[in-house]
Amino acid sequence: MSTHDSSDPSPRVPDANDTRGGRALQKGQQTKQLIVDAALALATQVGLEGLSIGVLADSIKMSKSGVFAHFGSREELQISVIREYFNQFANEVFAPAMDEPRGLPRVRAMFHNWMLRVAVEIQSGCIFISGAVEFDDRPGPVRDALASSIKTWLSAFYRAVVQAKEEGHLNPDADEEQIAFEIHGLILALHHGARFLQNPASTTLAKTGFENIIARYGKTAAN
Amino acid sequence: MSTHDSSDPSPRVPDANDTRGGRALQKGQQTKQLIVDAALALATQVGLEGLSIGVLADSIKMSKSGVFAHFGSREELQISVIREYFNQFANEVFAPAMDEPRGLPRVRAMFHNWMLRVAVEIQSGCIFISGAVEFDDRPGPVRDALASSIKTWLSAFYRAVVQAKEEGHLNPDADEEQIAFEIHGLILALHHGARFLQNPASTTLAKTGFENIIARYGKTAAN
DNA sequence: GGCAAAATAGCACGATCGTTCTATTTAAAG
DNA sequence: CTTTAAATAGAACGATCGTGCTATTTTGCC
Repeated sequence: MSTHDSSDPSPRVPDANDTRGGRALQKGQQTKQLIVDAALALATQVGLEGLSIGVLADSIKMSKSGVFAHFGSREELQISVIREYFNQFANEVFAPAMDEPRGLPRVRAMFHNWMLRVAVEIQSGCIFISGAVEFDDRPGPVRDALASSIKTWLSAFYRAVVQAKEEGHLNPDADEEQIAFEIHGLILALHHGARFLQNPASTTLAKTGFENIIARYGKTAAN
Repeated sequence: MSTHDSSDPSPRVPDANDTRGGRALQKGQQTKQLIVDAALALATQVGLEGLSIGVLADSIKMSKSGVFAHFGSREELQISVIREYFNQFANEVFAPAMDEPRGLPRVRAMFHNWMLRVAVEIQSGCIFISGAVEFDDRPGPVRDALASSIKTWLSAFYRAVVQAKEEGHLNPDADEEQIAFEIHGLILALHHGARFLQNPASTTLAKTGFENIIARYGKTAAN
């Protein structure tokens, strides 16, 4: 009857919070990572909603229940995929940009990496964008995990813009929230244009759009 | 004119091309319209992929097969929903804007109506946006119908921008494709911000973004 | 090598899906 | 009113889904 009440320890599902234990991963953790990787690859194609445990199991030649046991529910699998994507995003988009100096250079790097990630680097889609559409009407833990990840990234980008203004790279009257919003729009338009409309000009359009925004808010033309 | 296999007479499915017959709708056409309306309402909430014939039938207190018989396949139902949304979009976004004079006023009206449609007018989502994400990786007739509808609208908007330049409302060196792309991005960011992030500032941000673009490309500040 | 625990497989369940077939009801035409 | 076709309902199908239960295999430890 009840899917799970609080008295149910559900012993089959290891806590997996000790992934960061430092020592070598046990067998279970290894295959779990393998599953999540495959699940992410699958979800980028069919979406988080389209992610099916059976298909996933086939794709890595495991049994459905073998895969299932690692997560205990489909929602937990979806959340694991979101976390994995978030980590990849942080490593490939955020982290490298932090090597750039504060201010406009860092904003530029973030946008550049973001663009690559969304349209070029992977032929498959962006879970943050597709997931936002899939779950904008569906409350629950999956939506929460997704919103949390996306907001974390958008906040990081917003902070970089704020710093750019602090560094004097942007006009003092520049509205950081407005700038972040407009740039986010460029990314979404790029995703739409490149993936759905299949317009090869999208990348250039997004790039030019970014330069337009910087030029408008930039201190002078000397940027 | 038939979308599917020409060798299949599928006698259960009336051609329905005579909706514009002028004379009063027969019973079947009436209920078909009723079904499509309900299907559109449902699809704006759960997406075109989430649209289920059983749930749809229940929502209008019909039998599953009774609903099904009107379309012959789920894909045909989805396509009907897309066509219906396209018509509503044309009536509520495009048509009223055509009453405005060519050039910037018409572009303004289009953007304004578009914004209302996406974020305010209906609490539910925009099928053009959610559908684009759902079907960006799924070839087939549904995607084709969706892409055709979206491209038709985007082209109409693009033409309005071209006219604005022709009328001298925009700088001669303004890139119309770039402008259309950036404005589209604002709409997508609005949808994302309002629906998923639930940020009430989104509407203002989109509006300001539009004014920024016009100001940048506009003939003078006298617009 | 033996043993406990973890990991995985196999199977079955109830639910839901799109679709088909057949029967029944309703509408339109004479 | 009768007749015929259209419209709708009802039941069933095969497939797929997430999930639970139980058996088997594999792993890590003594």
